[in-house]
Amino acid sequence: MRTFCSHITITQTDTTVTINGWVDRHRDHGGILFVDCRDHTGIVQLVFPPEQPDLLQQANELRSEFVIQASGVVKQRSPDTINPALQTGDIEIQVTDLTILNRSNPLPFSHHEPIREHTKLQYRYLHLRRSDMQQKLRFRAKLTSLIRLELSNQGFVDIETPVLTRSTPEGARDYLVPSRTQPGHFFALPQSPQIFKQLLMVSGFDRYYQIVKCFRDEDLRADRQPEFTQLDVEMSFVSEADIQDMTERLINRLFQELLDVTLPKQFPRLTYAEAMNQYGCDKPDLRNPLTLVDIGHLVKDESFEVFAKPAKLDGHRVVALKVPSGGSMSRKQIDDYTKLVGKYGAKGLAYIKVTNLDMGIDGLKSPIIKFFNPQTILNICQLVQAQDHDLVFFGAGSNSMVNQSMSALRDQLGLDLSLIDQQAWKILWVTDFPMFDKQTDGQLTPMHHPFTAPKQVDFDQDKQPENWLSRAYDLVLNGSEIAGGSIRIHDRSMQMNIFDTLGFEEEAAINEFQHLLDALSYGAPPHGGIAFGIDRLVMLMTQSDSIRDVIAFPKTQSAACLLTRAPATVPNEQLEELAIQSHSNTPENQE
RNA sequence: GGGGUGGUAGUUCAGAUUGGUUAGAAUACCGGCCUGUCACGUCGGUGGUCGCGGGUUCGAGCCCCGUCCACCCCGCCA
Repeated sequence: MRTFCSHITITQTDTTVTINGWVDRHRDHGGILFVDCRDHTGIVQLVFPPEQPDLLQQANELRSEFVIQASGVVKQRSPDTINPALQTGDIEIQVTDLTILNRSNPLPFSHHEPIREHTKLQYRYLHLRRSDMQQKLRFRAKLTSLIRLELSNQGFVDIETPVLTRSTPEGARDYLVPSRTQPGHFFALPQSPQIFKQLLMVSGFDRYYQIVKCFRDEDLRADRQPEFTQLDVEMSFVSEADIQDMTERLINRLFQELLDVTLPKQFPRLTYAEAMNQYGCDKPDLRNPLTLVDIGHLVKDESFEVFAKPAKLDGHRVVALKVPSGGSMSRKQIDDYTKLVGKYGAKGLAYIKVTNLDMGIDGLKSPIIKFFNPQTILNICQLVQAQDHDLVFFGAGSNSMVNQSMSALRDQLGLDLSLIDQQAWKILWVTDFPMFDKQTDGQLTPMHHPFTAPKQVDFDQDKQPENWLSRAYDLVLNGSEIAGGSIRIHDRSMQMNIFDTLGFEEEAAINEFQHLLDALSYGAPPHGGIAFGIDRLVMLMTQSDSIRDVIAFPKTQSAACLLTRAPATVPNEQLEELAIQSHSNTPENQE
């Protein structure tokens, strides 16, 4: 009967146990030999005493990562040899039988040292042997089990949707799969099962869920992989509140049972407009106390055009960002922050250092004060409630530039000044997103996706679709978007109307989305849903720095797998069978 | 497509400010010694295409150009 290493306790003293595992470390004292045996539960110390020379000689062959089975008697350790750092530190196993199940070459890296990312990924199966990686993937499994338990208890039906499906024109770049049976035709891997789950609502599966891989061929980030896992949920006969309710119950249970963390029963809500106004960002990290404060109304009549001009222009804003105790910031630090906002197009970074408010304008230091009426500066200080030794940064320009640069600045300040409580969990809903984004060429694109229902729009009256709001909502945890969804359009003519607003030709829209449009005309119920980024959620819950750490076999930033060396070239016959010709003339392709 | 950081022993790193003898450390590995360690100790040893290619120079790990890989970011990601 197998026992797990760290499950052996002092109550088993003098009983015989058998363990399987890997040699973690071995300590050879000549006459006596200690071996730390490791399995996924932990470590237990094996002792090979000098009284059994044959066994000792056999044990002398043991090296790190050899796979062994050992039987022996559990012994209580004498008080002076107890190791309090080890869960099993009060006992050890006096070995009577040892089997070397497999030998191991020395590992390319030690389990007890940091490893470069490249090496980790190349020998991923060895890296996953580490206890921190074991814990993360086991945590992930617990999380998905709990999700299935909770959702099936709530009457949700788990339904699989196709992986080989149709490419749609909107959204991210598709991964394509050539069809052999229909040369020149291609499947796409799903960016999400969006349309399928809506079709399932039409079918009458009024509560659907699926834990499903999604694929997007876009550039990677620390929190973005080309294939990632969503918890996809859709419900019929619901409004926003029902989806949010279900989400709050689920997330609360996950945090309570997996982390023993109690989140608010209802999550705070911010509208998109409020979030952008206060944080410059639609996924603010609320652990960071800094906020943006509009000061346009105070500076619009000043002669300082850098502020006055955007203060008067539509689509522009002027904001202040107060940094408590920031007055001690060095010239170099401020230069670095200026570079940071420069990445987003800011021409500079104006600031005021507050040294002594009692002295009025003379108690302030700033390169820009001289351009202002002194009372305006004092009004700004009052508005942001600046105190002695504070620093106030300013951003002025187009909404998008100010929001992007100042929210990046806010994040960086949060890190640099340790304003963020790393133990805290701050979750919120962001609601009332605009329906559309207006691109530089004036073209509208859906902010969420083109099936999102608008919020109370009178199509005949309101001819400014860029101002329309949608029934979309995002769930934001510690500054990361961990879920997003919407109430969908269930009316065919409304859907056609939105396609039209997006500039789709009627014929093209009918062609691309025929299956959805048809379905909407056969008694589609009102419905809506949400999709959770499982990788991101697990990343946050396990305090990991990268999504790669919670994915067993992740890709590199250039979307390659260092373990399998995918993607790779294929023989020409394989291409011919698929009616594919490669334009790439790299030497590897010639082989 | 763009900006940044890194690549030196199996591994993790130093050496790069000032170009100069045989490129170091720790750890791992191999061998010896050691009966209570738990990052065991100790003595000795093996181990290098300094990512790759080119250039400057009497001489390049170090300077210059190009390139590849990994990571972080911008663009991109409905």
